[in-house]
Amino acid sequence: MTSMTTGSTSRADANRRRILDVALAELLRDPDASMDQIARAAGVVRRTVYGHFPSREGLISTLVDEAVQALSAAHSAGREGVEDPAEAVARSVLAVWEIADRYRLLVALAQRTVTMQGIRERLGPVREESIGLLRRGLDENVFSSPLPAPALAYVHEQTLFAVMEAVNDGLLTAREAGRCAAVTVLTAAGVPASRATELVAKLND
Amino acid sequence: MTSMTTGSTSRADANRRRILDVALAELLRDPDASMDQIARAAGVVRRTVYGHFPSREGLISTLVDEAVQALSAAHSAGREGVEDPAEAVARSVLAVWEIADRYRLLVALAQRTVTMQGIRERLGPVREESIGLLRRGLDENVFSSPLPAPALAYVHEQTLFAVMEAVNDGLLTAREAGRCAAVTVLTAAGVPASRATELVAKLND
DNA sequence: ATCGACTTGCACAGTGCTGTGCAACGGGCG
DNA sequence: CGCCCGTTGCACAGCACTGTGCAAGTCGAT
Repeated sequence: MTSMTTGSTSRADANRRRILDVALAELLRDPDASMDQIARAAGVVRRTVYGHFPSREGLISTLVDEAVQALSAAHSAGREGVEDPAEAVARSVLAVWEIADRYRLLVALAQRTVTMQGIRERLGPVREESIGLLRRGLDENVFSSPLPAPALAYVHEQTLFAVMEAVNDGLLTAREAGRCAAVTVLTAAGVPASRATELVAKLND
Repeated sequence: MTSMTTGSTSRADANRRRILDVALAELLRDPDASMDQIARAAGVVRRTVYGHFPSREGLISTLVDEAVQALSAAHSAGREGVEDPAEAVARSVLAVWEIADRYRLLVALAQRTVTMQGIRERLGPVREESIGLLRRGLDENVFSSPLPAPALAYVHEQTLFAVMEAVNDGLLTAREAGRCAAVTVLTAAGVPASRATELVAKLND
């Protein structure tokens, strides 16, 4: 064991990685993409994919796990000990945006009724955090909405999806999209537009 | 031709109608529902469905056409000659809500990448109206958002979806959801929460 | 060079769905 | 009654995809 990676192993790992990446993109385009489509897109034969993942579901599961993990990390990052709910939300949105762009797969898959349950479950903790944050903001009258916190969390999520879609369609550059998403989420929560803009600008300096 | 509907014909029509209704519900639960699932749920044999619709795609197409038509009608209803963009948006949301609840299928199907294209196309005119309305509001400074009008239209749509989901999950009653949706859409567009609440309340008297 | 791993190409069984054909059945309507 | 239309049940071909088995190939590492 001279080195921890033999040549062929590292090559195999690279393949595995590429399969995952390409599967992400391919499933984003078509949630029903077959193993063959994915394999070919990854420049590999179908059989090889089965060499790395036991089944289609196993592949997707790995994908979702990675995405949820990254999302979860980003979501709680950078808003430790922030007392203002509005600022916390803004920071969270900006942090999530960084990686959400890559993991837009969640957007596509989350909508698929069947798979949705699984994602919902795993995403539960993140959502709970969001709800708590939103509830605090509503209690402190920083936010203002006729919706209860959990419903507002849905709006929060869907707003992010909407902005992502806008980016996909070229209506926005990915660069400015993060700030826009943050501002929009805040205003949807009832924060005055001027204050939201100001706050996000300050965070983004 | 004593009457315009012979007995068997009216029976057939009723079947056709029921198949459509049940297909709506079934596809809502599972966008991949097979013809057999749909037929059985409608208390009919698969073969019978093919007697009414040429193919699965034909069935869905009919469904989408109906939904889009109803949606389109509701969208433009009741906001003729309304000068205030905010009020027009509020009226539109309230009107759409009435039927959108029934046609939640669009929500499920609209997310399916393959079918989405078709829906997007047919929904184009409606979306264009929305965009025009939003743009006017932005120009007149009634609305305030960092997003261009088309992107704001996405947010508009997704917000409706989010509120529908909240209703599905029992977080909101369908009764109050309409008003909540309207208020949330307006605040997301940058209308001050107080003014949005007030405006919607006035419309809903 | 030779070993070991990853990969390839092919073949195969199994499954589930679609769309169609056809004979039989049933119930209103003339 | 007997006609017609819709409905039923069954059977069938076709297709696309999944997951597996196996022999042969490839390429880096030892």
